[in-house]
Formats: sequence, structure tokens, C-alpha cells
Amino acid sequence: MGVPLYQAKAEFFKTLGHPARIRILELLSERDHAVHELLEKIAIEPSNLSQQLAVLRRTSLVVSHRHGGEVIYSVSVPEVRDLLVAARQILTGLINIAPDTEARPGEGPGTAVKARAAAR
Amino acid sequence: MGVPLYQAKAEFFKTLGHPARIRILELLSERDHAVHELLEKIAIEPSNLSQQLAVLRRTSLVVSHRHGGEVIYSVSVPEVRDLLVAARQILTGLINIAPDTEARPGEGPGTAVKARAAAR
DNA sequence: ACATGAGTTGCAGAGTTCTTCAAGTTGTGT
DNA sequence: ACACAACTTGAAGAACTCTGCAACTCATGT
Repeated sequence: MGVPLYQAKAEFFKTLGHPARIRILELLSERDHAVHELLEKIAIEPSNLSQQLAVLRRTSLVVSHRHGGEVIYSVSVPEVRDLLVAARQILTGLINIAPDTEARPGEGPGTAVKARAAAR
Repeated sequence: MGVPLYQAKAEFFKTLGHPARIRILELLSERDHAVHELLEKIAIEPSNLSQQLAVLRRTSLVVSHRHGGEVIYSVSVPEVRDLLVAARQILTGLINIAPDTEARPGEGPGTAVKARAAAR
């Protein structure tokens, strides 16, 4: 066997580890979008969007096809949606648990996740 | 709530985007482990392991406590396990869809994703 | 043929993350 | 008190990712 599964998993999560890419997947799991439509809803440079789409294409999470002047993107694996939902649940759970300090449930309400995210 | 959820999600996935950290979470979701036990099962430098554990601690995905001479780690959010399972399913699904398919039916399926992972 | 809108690609500088080394802490046994 | 095992921390260089710019392709309208 060539590559350990845990390594493939890490690669996969890395692909999801970018705000724009999350945004794209969320939008695409509602419905297909042309690039210029994504552009309206996500505030980044066209070339940047294109780069992020390329990342998602490389991992086959999305596929694209031309339709006249536009390029339409769709998710190729519908289960991605479930994954995003699962993530959101863990995340909201974490926010009420995260003691920024140390291992001690019952301690002050954590802001570790919030704070870190806010810091960027 | 100052932080867009999609950004927190990206942060969260970034945390999962490392082979050692995936490995750690997999082991910990079976049962609690002392650091030296993790060390036996994951082949990395002690200090590196410690760094990765620190990353997981910071996001509150795991918690630690001392027990005599050892430090015991446990997952603090059991749902993480579901997430890892979901990822594995998407991943195995992807392997049969991936683009540059030098896949040979009969043997370990598609290598597009795997190969990419191997290339790092 | 030309101009224009829609996307993509290559690239370089800025910014992050990874890994390892050396040094430090904490608890146990002698 | 000392040595030793079990961990953690800080720091630094290598490796990688991100972003925006300029240049390019491709299809449509004039």
C-alpha cells in the first residue's frame, strides 16, 4: 500500500483549511455556481478565487465545465456537505468547552477558538 | 460574534491538516494515551510530538492531565471520531473519481489522491 | 477583425507552519 | 540529594502556502 490513510486524510483536511475554500464549498453545496457568481459572494480577487478553485479541483472535490462564456463549478462529492455540518457542530461544542488554559472541565468558558479565529 | 463561522471552520480544519495530528486523534479516540505510548505508535521525535499535542490542546480538541510521572491525553470532543470516519468515506469515494486515473481495477484503487499525498 | 467580459496561469514577496536542537521542568526511585 | 525518565518549551532555518500583479486564453458581441 502506497500511502498511509492518515496521510491522505491530513492532505484532505489541509484542502479544507482555508476560509475561501470553505466558503466556496458551502456555496456550491447549495447549488452550482459560475465563477463570477462566486466572485460576487466571496470578496476576493479573481485570480485568488481561481487559485483556490484550482486547489479544490486538484483534489477532485469540485469539477468545472464551460457553458458558453462562463465556467460552472459543482461539488463532485455531496457528502462534503455533511462534513461541513459535522464540523460546525464540533465547533459550536468547542466554544463552550475550550479553556484556553489547561485540562480542567468546569473551568472558565473558553474563548480559545473564538479568540484565535478573531485574531486573524 | 465577531468571527465569521467559515473562518473558524477553516482554522479547525487546518488543525486537522497534519498527519501526526490525525494519527494522535485516531489513537486517542480509541482510548486515552500517555505521551510515551503515543510515541511508540507514531514515529516522530518527542519534541515534535509535544508540539503537535500543543496544537491540539490550543484548539481544545484534546486535554491532558498528569498521572504520576506520565501525562495522559484524551479527546475532549467525542464527535471528532465521526468526523474522521466521514473523512475516510469521502476519501475512499474520491479515489474512484480522481482525475489522472492510472487506477488499475483489481489492485488498490486509484492513486491520484494517494500519489499526491505521497509526493510531499 | 477587434474589443470586451470571464477565467486561468506564472510568479515573486510576504507570511505561516514544520522539524529539530538545546535547554528546562516535574515526578520517581535510590 | 542525585540521577533518570517523561515531557515541554523556545528558537531558528527549511519548507510550504497565500496573495496580488501582469500576462494569457477563450468565447461572444459588434
